[in-house]
Amino acid sequence: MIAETRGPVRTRYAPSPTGPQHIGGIRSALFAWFFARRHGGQFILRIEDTDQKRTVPGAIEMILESFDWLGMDIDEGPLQGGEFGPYVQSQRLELYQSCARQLVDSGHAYKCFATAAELSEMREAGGGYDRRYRDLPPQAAAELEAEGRPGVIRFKMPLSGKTVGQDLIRGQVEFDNTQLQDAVLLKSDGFPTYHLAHIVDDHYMQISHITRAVEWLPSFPLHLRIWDALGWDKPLFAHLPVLLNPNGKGKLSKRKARFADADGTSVPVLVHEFIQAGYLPEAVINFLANIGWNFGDDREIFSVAEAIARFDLKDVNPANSAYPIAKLDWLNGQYIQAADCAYLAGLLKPVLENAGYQVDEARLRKVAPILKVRLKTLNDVVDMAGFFFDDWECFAAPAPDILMQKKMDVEATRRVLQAAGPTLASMKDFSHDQQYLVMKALAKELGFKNGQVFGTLRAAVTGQKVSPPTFETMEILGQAESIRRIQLAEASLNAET
RNA sequence: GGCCCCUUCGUCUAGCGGCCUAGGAUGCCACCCUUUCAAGGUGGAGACACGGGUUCGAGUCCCGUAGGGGCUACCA
Repeated sequence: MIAETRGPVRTRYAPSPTGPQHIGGIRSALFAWFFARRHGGQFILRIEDTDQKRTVPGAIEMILESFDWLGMDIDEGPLQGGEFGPYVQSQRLELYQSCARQLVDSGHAYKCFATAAELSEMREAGGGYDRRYRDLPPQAAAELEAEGRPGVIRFKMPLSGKTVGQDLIRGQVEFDNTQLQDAVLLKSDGFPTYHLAHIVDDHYMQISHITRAVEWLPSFPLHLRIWDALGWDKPLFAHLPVLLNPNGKGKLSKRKARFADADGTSVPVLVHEFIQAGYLPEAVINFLANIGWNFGDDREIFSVAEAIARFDLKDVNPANSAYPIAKLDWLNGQYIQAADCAYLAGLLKPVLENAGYQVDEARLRKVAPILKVRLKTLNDVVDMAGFFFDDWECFAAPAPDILMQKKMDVEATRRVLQAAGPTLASMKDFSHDQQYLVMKALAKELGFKNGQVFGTLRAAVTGQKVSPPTFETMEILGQAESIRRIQLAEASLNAET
């Protein structure tokens, strides 16, 4: 049984500012965020930029944008401030340095002067760093120091025994201390390593639950020892499962923005790729929440508020998961279907504009409802309904092969178009259901199947084989324009033959 | 290699010793509906990695094997 912590729940997401946000990291952050919100606690963003070489400018902005888009609000962080700041590690150097000194003074850590050459030699010999500076006599250390020999501070890992830790998701985990090396705490450039920095920060920022990916599990015992050496109360830990590539092979790539799955198609991995691909943030959150955790009640679709009300770190599945990206299309489609039309129209507008269309908002509001059930992503609107926003004057009739329906030849197609034009023109009420009735009667009269007539009209009026429903489309285009297009189709058919 | 973690349909998952002839979702297939495409409806194929224990009883507990993932940096 794991003891509950007292005090407020405070969780954090602590990315390195190395570039665009990876969906795997976001999922970890989501769980931390759910947990904090569930308990009325705080969610903190901390930037871990202790590796100067990997830090890229603008990355913090990208991180913030990602959270903003997803609707994951941050209580404390570099932008929002907070009483435990600064929230960027490079601005907290003295703190880490003094903690490192404290550890040296208390005999828990030591100065190590191993050179890069020595280190690589040891590595080649196998076994890694051999602790050769661990028990250096004080004078010898002082001499090297005086020589100006650069060095690092390493932690003195116990040479024997075990370290046991409690993980919220996996229960008790045991490690043999002899397996651990004397990890570097403070680098020769004065920057701390992750091992030191995160502990110092999690302590001073009063983090109650450390959530992080499983790849940190092997260094868990080291961290536990450091917490103890510093004499601090430990938070609770949860090592989260990670996302694997869709084929189950290897961790979902962080380096490559995209990669090919089994079918050779590339899948979105970075947050901005989800935006570009036309996914809704609500759908992405829902999608991520369903990996490694589940709502219960066999429900796949749920709101953020509902998830928060139920979420618990204890319920997270310890196993890694293949990235089930195919499910996102379905989920996104469900969200689009359920979306409010005005909201959807607002999302569709920029997509169409980016594709080069001039968007009339009133028209878009009419189009959105008939699109809902057939869009998987926002981007689908371009192919499906872009024609609504083309310059109508410039509409050109489609080629005969688009016009001609199943089991119809040119002559049959011409007959349909010729008959439909005047019939539609004679209508007083041009609503789609009225059109349906009239065209159904026409099909019967001409001896064609409904689909043949309707399909011909669809092609004539949209220029496409696949489109929103024909009569709804004609209703939006208007009677005059619809008839004009049908005549255009007829003319082009005559010209072609 | 050493150490650690993980293992239920193709995939995401439910299952916390008897409710399991293993449930849901997605994907796939079929049929229905139908105004193309979708959506929707109905149905279908599809899993407890393997071997030992423990137990009256194991998908559920233990051990081993196999497989997968991770760590093994002055990166996080």
